[in-house]
Amino acid sequence: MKTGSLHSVFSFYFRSMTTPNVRVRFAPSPTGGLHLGGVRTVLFNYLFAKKNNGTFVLRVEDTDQGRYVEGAEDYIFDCLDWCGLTPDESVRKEGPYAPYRQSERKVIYHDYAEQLLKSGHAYYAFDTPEELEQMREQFKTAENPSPQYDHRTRGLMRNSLTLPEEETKQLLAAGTPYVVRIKMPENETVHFTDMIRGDIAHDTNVVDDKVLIKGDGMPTYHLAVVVDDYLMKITHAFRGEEWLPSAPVHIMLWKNLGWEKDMPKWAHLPLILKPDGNGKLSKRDGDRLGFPVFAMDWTDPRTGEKTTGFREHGFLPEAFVNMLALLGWNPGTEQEIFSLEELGQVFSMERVHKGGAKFDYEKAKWFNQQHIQRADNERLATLAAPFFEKEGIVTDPATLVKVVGLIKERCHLLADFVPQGRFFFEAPQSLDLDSIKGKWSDEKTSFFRTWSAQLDTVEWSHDALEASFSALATETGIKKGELMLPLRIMLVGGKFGPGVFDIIAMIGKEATQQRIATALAAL
RNA sequence: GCCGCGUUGGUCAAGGGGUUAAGACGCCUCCCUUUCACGGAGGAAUCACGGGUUCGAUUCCCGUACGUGGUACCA
Repeated sequence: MKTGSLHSVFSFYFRSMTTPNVRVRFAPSPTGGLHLGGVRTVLFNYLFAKKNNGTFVLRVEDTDQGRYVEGAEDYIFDCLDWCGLTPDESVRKEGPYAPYRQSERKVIYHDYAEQLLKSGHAYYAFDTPEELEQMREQFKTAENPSPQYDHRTRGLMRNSLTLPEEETKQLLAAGTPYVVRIKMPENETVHFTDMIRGDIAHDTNVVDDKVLIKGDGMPTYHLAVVVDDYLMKITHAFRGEEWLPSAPVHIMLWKNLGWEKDMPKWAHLPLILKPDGNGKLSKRDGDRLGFPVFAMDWTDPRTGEKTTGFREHGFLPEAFVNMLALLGWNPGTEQEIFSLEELGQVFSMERVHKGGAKFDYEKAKWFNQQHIQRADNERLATLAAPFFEKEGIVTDPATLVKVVGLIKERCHLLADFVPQGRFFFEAPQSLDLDSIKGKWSDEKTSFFRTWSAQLDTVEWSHDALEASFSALATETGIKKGELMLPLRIMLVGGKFGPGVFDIIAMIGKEATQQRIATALAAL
């Protein structure tokens, strides 16, 4: 009995030491299309969870009612599903920490704001936007172009720190609009360890008293992220590098709320930069340079503006994800092509780069090409079919599977299957006759007439077709090499595509004879 | 301005006191292919700068420059 209880103590200890229940989260705000950088943040969260047998949570950060966009939340879920990065817990699959939408957790935040108010780590501020504006104007100097609401200025503003207690109570009772601000301490250095960057230090004197509860009663990101990460038992918090400057606010909150020992481990991911020049990659850059930035097509319901996505550009989700994984992270080996599953086995936050990475669309297409070569033809045909449809080309599934097999090595995008494969389904609209006109002769014309007629009796297979072609060439004394390019151009229209006899075997006698006749007439 | 974070070929990047400083994309040349592509073989191209420390710095330290992010009742 003694050993039994000892054992259970040990096993509990052991379990909690070696297999902490890893929980990570992605917390997007539903304000529009899902950016490539956002998907990569999801991916790193997801991979870290997979690697550590953890749980991936999706929490909707919809505390800014002014920026809420209809449909954006569904869109985000669709993108994640397409990528195969479906969360374990979310508004669609609730776990033990519901609700997963911050607007529905509003009351929760007030309790904690109250706690901070009571302990003196936060205060009420009644300043109107105009007063804030005025303060910034007043203290603006060449050296300090953007004065903050901080330890230097809070004593000059209308808040519960400067007002008599009675007056604060009266204002509150009268329903005067207010915000709750954190009271940043003076002369302290806030340290934390970032999994990617190591020790990070901030001087509290240069951090402002961030708003915690807004005038409309909603929490800001700063309060909400801390409260929710705590309540949802998040063990590792990964987010973009743009959050680094506000990290000390979050650390202070964890401390002031008395939760420091439960604070997640942080990792601030490097940014994805635009290919030319510098700066964060934006949707605009994609439009300008001709490549997608969002995961999938997105139409802004308010402006009607449509932005195309990687999916609609003809990317395979596994290629998209593979490309993203290698942007800012590498396995330390020479392997570059990974499945999502493989990534989940080898990923580690320590191998994430510190510096931002410029996005290279050419390399992205290479990843896609690599995955197309590895993909199953049936699946490729299914995925490519819509691209043919869009061009008004009628295909049948069985043929398309075969066609896809013949042309896939020429395709970087699913969209490439159309120009590479349309001649299998319809006669070429134009023929590159200029390439053969120069060396054309009546002998060649009669060769093709004869061969076209022979087609009626020849066995319809690649080898038999080629044999009859070669035999007639020998018989007429024309070099086969002189005839191959013309034949190709008659059939496909240009100097590209798989082997000619493969094409003929595929399109059949009627089409072959017809295309030869059409070309002969034009020569 | 201030604060934070960065900086290895054009791009993604490995490496981390002594190396011919990997590999990939792209580019160029050649081979293969009676087309195009795929594939293969080569090639050009890199440690931001200045000081230290050291027998020896691309690597460690300090500066500088440059870039980038933040400096909101946005996330």
